[in-house]
Amino acid sequence: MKNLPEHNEGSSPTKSELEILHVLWQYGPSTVRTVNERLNEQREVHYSSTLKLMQLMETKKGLLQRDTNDRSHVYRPAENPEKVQTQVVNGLRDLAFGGSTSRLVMRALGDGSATPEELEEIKRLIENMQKKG
Amino acid sequence: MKNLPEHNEGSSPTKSELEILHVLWQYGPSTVRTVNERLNEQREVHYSSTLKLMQLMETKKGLLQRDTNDRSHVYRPAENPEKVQTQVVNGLRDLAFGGSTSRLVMRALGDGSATPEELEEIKRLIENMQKKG
DNA sequence: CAATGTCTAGGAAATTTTTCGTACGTCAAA
DNA sequence: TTTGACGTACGAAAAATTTCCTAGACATTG
Repeated sequence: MKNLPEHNEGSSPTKSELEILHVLWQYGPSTVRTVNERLNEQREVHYSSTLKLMQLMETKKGLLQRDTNDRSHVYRPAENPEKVQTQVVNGLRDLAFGGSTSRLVMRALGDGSATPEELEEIKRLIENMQKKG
Repeated sequence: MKNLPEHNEGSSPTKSELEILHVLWQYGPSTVRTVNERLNEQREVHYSSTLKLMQLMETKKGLLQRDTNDRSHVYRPAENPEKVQTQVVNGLRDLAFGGSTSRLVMRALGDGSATPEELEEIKRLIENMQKKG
């Protein structure tokens, strides 16, 4: 006998959920329609698919909250971006890099897709962290 | 009508696939039994589950290759770690950080889980990249 | 009012990912 | 030669994720 399927209350967002969160992080609290329009700039998704996903993220996963005052509900992330982003990055770090932050970061930087400005920004961040130690 | 289901030849490895790849990256070419033992240090998985996954990774995804000379086949990653790791990191970067490497890296470093040695290592990497332009 | 458009809600199905049972072959020890 | 350990192959099913269809509520327009 298997365990009952659990509702992933505290678990990491899925791929599609991350897409949605990313839109909300960018544009702030939004209606389903707005989110769906942003998603459709990338790929085709039906309105009801986005709606369903956002509803699940609200009721089952606790990833979103919504304001139901207006007829079209306004959704916002339940957690701040920092927490969720840290969670997913650390998830990948543990999964694919044996827990090593530096190996993950080196891979992120290693393919040369970071701009000079980004490199400088990261260097400053590191130097700040080193000062505070 | 939907498109036919595709076999994700070039797509990113899934969670479980990454676990397996990580074992192979760590220990080098291994039999299913060995990989399964490593996985079971983390969580319970049946031998046949691991076998099935590794078979799919070989035949359908091209993620692994195997040597069938011995009765117990020896699997190894088809691509070098660099390529796959870059792929998954960039995937997360695009998905959750709007394509910004620096924001991803800052999140990875931001929770303080990197050691001083790691910070120093990353800083040197950046400085090297800056020299070479 | 009727037609039209927008919205939520919910069910169901399609798809992907993961897990496992079982058949069957090989090999070595008893 | 029988038994048991160990191996692959493969089908099927469970679980997780994603997608979409449709009903019904509500508002706006003609």
